[in-house]
Formats: sequence, C-alpha cells, structure tokens
Amino acid sequence: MSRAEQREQTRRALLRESRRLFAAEGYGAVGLSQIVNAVGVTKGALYHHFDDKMALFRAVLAQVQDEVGRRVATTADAEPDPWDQFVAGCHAFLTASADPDIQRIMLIDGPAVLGWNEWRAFDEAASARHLTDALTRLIEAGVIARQPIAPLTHLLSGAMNEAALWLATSTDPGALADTKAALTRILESLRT
Amino acid sequence: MSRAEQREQTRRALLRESRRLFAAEGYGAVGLSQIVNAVGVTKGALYHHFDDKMALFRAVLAQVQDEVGRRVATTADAEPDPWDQFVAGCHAFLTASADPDIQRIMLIDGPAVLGWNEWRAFDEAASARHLTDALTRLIEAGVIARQPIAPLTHLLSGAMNEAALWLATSTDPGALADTKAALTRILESLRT
DNA sequence: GCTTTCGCATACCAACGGTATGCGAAAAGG
DNA sequence: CCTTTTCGCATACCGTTGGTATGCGAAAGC
Repeated sequence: MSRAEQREQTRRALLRESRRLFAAEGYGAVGLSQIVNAVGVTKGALYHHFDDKMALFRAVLAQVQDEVGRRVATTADAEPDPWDQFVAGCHAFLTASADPDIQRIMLIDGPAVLGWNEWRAFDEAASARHLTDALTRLIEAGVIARQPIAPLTHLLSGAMNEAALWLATSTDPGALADTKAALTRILESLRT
Repeated sequence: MSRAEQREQTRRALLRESRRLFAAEGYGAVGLSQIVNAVGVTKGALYHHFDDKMALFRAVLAQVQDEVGRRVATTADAEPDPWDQFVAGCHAFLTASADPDIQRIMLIDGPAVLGWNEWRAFDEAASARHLTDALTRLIEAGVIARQPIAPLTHLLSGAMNEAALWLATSTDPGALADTKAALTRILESLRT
C-alpha cells in the first residue's frame, strides 16, 4: 500500500471511530485512548492527523452536517415548486435529524464544544443556508410576505432542531406526523 | 456565626462563583480549582456540599432556570387575557434569555452536560411548563385550534431558544424587534 | 466539661489531553 | 541499485484535572 493510501485509511478510520464514540457517549465522556484503541493505532497517529481533540470533533461535525445538508438539498430539489421545495426541505431536515447519533453530535455537543458562534457557522454552511435561500426566493416571488429573513431563519431552524430532539425521545408513534403537521401549519401562516 | 449559617454562606458562595465562571468560560473550561480559589475555600468544601462537578452545575442550572421561569410567569400573569398572557410570556422569555450568561448555562452547556433528557426535565419544570399550560388553556378556551400540544410546545420552545441565542450575537439593533414581530406572526397563525 | 458532630483542609491518586522524540519503511535523487 | 530524505506513526513522558481518603478543630448536644 502506498503511503498516501495508508495515510488516508488511518484518517478515515479515526474519523469513523470518533464519530461512533462521540455519538454513543458524548464528546466529554470519550477519551482519546478509547478512540485510538478502537482504531488500533496510538495517540501519535491521532495527533499526526489532527491538532487536538477539538479539531477531531470539528472534522466529525463537518461530516455529519454535510450529510444532513445533502439530504435536505436533494429532497428539496426534487420538488419543482418553490413552496413545495421549502416545505419538503423542512420535513427532510426533521427526518434526517431523527437519528440520535446525528443529534448528539450536531445539536447537543456541537454548540457546547465549539461555542455557539462557530457552531452556527457550520450549521449555516450546511443546512441553514438552504433555509435562508428558500425564504429569500419565496419572498422575491411574493409567496410569503416581505420581512427580515434572518430572524425567521433562526426561529424556524430552532423550532426544527428542538422538535427533532424531542422526537428522538418520544414514544408516541404519531409524534412525527403531529410535529410535521404543526410545522406545516406554522409554515403555511407565512404565506401571503 | 452559627454552624448552619456558615454552611449556608459557603454553599451560596460556591454557587455564586460557579455560576459566574460557568457563564463566562463554559462548563468544560472551568476547573474546580478556579472555583474554590475564587471562593477562598478548598476542594474539600466543594465536595462536602456537592457530589461532583455535574451536581454543582445542576444546582447552578436550577437556579438560572428558576429565575427565567419566574420572570416569564410574572410577566404573563400581569396580563388579564389568556391570549395576551401567552404572547407576553413568549416575549418575556426572549427578553430574559437575551443575557449571554444565562444562555451559556441554560441553552448551550445544559443539554451537553446533563444530556438532553435531564435538561428537558429542568426546562419543563421551569419555563416550558408555562408554555404547555398556556397552550392548553387557549385550546380549552377555543382561542387556538385543538391539536396535539407537545409538538407545538417543542417547536415554539426551540424557536425561542435559538432566536435568543442568535439575538445575543446579532449586531443589528432592530433584531430583537424584528424577531418579536416574526414570532408574533407565527403565534397569531395559531388562532382559529 | 466531656463527647459527638460536622464543616472543611490536607494530601494524595488515576486518568486525561497534550508534547517531544525516536524509528522504520516508503519515496526521492543520483 | 544505493543513498538520502521524507513522513506516518509509535513510545515515553508531563502537567492538570476531577475525584477520594483522611485528619483536624470548632460548634453543638448531653
């Protein structure tokens, strides 16, 4: 195996196991020794690839955010109508964020480890950007009333984040449908 | 000074300094030595009053949540009309959560340190309970459409939490007013 | 006034994140 | 080919942290 291949493989393995452990036990509860043991390397390898534990988490978070962003974007893009794109994207986000592993990394530990500012930058780059874009288009098209976009983006983003967290712990089988219905009612209220 | 008084005084001082430091630097970045140095005691005193670092954070969080809950409740109770109570309570929550210190403890570190489940229990006991109560009354009174309350509670709670976090970093002086306006529009949409 | 209680200090430990250095194989150069 | 350099990673080590076990001295009970 070439040196570049070996390097890439080790890096991937570190990211894979870190993600698994961070999701299962949380950032604070996972030691670096746990990670390197699971991968079968030593801390030397870890610090050769990442500056510190926070950088490792950053890489894992970027990966998770990217996945969620992709799912939201592809689902939304499948709809021809801008309004349907918007609603479909919101629903796709709820569905994608249903995974407890994704939640722990993206919604729980993310803000605490990186601080809210940096976490926001990640979220903006991955999924909230689509929300802003959609709202902008809908306002330009006159589908919803002209109004400041940023407050609305954060209200909706927060609503969906918290709803996703709640859904993960809810035992009610109809909870997802009820939440989507309530969210849809709120979204509908934005239409002119 | 009696022994009970001394005990109480030490405990209060520990809570006060912990809250200050947790708010300023975050749970993870604050060491127990920092806290006991700031108070002028030793770790022996700290561990005499609290089981561990997490229990100390729990006590601080309970205090913060209680304060916010009180502010929301008193503001809401000042309004005679149930609908006005509801809107006033939501606005009061936004205002109370504007403090970055409260945010760091209540919204950022809270879920990460305690896990979402335990954090939710705290939030439920302090402020989200008022939201649930208000929504229940409004539905019973026929002011808003009959619908499942839990999903709506979490959507609104999450919207306000995230909006509060955003407001703290926003430089736009009109951001608070814009957010309250957008929130009010969403709330209005719930009316029958 | 004698004993008990208890609030807190002292001294210590294991584990953790992080660093400095060494090694051996793959790549580069001639 | 053989030499030299590169570099991916291992080894060994350090300071700090959360947490514990024990000791002490003053207040509280009898």
